[in-house]
Amino acid sequence: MEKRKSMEREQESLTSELTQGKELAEQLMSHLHHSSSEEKRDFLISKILFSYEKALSLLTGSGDGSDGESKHTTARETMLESPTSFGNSSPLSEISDQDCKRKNVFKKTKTMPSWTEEVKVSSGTGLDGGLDDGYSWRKYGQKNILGANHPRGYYRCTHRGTQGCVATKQVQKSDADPTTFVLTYRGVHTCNKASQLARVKEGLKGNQNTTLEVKKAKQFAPEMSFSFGRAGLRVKTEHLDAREKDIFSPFSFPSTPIESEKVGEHIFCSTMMANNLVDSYAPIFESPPAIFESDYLAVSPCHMSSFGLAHDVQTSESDLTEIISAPTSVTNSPIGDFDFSIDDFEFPPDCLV
DNA sequence: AGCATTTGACCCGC
DNA sequence: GCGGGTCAAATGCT
Repeated sequence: MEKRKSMEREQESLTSELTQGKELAEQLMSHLHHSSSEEKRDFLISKILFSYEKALSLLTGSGDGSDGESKHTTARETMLESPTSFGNSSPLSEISDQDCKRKNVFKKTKTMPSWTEEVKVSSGTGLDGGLDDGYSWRKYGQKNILGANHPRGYYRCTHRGTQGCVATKQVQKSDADPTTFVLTYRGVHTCNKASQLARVKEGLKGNQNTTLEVKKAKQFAPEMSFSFGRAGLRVKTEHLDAREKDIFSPFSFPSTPIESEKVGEHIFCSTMMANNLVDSYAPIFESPPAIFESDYLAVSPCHMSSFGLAHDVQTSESDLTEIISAPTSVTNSPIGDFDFSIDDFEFPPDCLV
């Protein structure tokens, strides 16, 4: 029974990987026709290879991709680990369910890609515990960390049980600055939410002027308000190749309640960042307000002023640090018609980034 | 009732 | 042995 389920999951995963590979190949084809940058094409090729590698690893029964973990395993390679193969898909796993689970967990956390964000929020934003990044997290633990004044919270994706999403994050208040939260992300979302976000990105790319409806606004708590200053949006990506930028992008759409008229902008910002980080930093908006470069992405402050999001992403080989500053002034934005609701979209579950 | 959070215990790597 | 990360029972919330 269990075995059958696990086989079905593997098959699903395999199908998903192959489908993804096909879609990527199609994307590549279209990029060839549109004379896109070499980097972009190279990136797509990598992604395709990656998909097939993953599919092969599922087929060959190696199952847990973390098994052949060599000393040279790169962060990207650890992505091979499939959530569906995580667990008892192997016939050898009869010994002790609990033991295996635990061992896998630790092996997993060690090899999973991770990146860190520093999120600065002004008091009263109701964002304690970390800026909502669009995914639904479930807290599963909290620990006092040696030398740290504040405990560290451990969160995992809500869809871990249902969809085997292995993404986790840690949230810790900074000692130096209590208004700053350090978020450490581990693993990559493989849940539907991730694909939804990906599809939203695609949709936005296809129709930049799309006007959507805000539904999230109803979630606002009265005392909640994002207080962003005048700083522009900045995304800096260094020491990281396109693939890693893609993989480690922590951005997605906010489900966090924020002021209704700001939702569109928030998503707008997040979308641009997600698009550029996840989609190999190719310009989505070909004209201002967004100006993108391959290694330094910036958005004109005048267009972002109301949002006032200063965003820095600094990356190293396997870490990605990002700082979101949220000062206290709020001004109105010219980008008012970018209304939007994720709820309005319906996406197939097999459409992952 | 179902889901989320809390918290002490447990396990693993160093 | 210690510290970090996770589990799972108890508890709280909607």
